[in-house]
Amino acid sequence: MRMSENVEWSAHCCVTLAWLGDDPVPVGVLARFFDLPRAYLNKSLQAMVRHGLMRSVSGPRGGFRLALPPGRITLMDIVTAHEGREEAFRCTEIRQRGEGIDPSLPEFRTPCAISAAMRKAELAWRRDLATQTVADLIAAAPPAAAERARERYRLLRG
Amino acid sequence: MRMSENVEWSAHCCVTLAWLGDDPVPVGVLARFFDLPRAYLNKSLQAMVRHGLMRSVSGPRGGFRLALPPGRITLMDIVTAHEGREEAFRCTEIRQRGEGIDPSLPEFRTPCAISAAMRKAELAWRRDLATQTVADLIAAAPPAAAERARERYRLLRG
DNA sequence: GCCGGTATACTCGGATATATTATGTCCGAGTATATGTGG
DNA sequence: CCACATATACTCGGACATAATATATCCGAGTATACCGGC
Repeated sequence: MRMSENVEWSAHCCVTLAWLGDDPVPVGVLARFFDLPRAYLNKSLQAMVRHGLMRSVSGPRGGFRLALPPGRITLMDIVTAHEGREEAFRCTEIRQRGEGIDPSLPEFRTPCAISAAMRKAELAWRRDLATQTVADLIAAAPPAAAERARERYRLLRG
Repeated sequence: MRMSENVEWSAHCCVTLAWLGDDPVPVGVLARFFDLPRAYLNKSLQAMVRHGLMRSVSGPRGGFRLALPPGRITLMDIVTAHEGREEAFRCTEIRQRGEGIDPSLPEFRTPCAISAAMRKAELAWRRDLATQTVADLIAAAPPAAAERARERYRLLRG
């Protein structure tokens, strides 16, 4: 069970975009910021656009920018954008698929205890993710980081 | 991010083994219990043996049985047996891998805020999983389920 | 000098390959039972 | 009748295929800018 590294990339890009202001930032710059494959990062950020977390602008002076203020983008949003809404654990109801079992038994109307337990744990995870926003990540970063990001941006953009 | 279905299989097998008693149960019976591919389920349960959650016995009258009382096997144990100890989110420290950055900056001694936030959420998930045991799953099942399992066992074993 | 049209360079977007992982299959090693044989 | 050796059938265990997914790449569609010619 491994989360796509696109989540890590997108989270860092969100923080960086917040630091750099509202102007669109090309994906090439972000890729050099973190030494990532440019085309794949582009594709990765498309998922963020599709889920309404970023806005993209084509053409010269184009790029990506945040679609919402940092305080309104949660880690849950970023994870969902890449991993989808489905849970990691997926109950396939094998309990009623075996040999010599009757799937119409009334007890199978209520959800499987294993599924419920897994769901409960995963809900705890999701709830925690939903409490953390990009603004919190910015607040946790060193104070000089924002200015350094803008400095690097000027250098990379040229 | 998708959990291996082996986790679901193993969890159901744990409950069933607890219901059937201490005698080893062949994997062929468990496979027919849930209509699963026998050889693959066998391989799956090997991971449970390696992690000390089940014991296996070779030869006639052999099979799998629980290595611990149901109250001492948690869902966390089962998940870890199949998914390993590593976290789903893995920080690759891209923050210090970019162009024009100095990896020896003192701020990079402290962990990445994104990594910390993800770890915190995942810890909530793990803590919740660790509180749920196989005994709890048994308690949540319908009272008649245990007897029905034994009945099916007699039929399948022949 | 000013305006409009055109070419251009730069961006994102999605269709297309490759690598990695999860899923599924197969056959061999080992062991308890059953069987047959000799005492 | 009993003990022992042997054959047998059944189990797990890990090496070997296949399918699904994540990662990576490539080229086309679209747009703001710069340039150039005409007014």
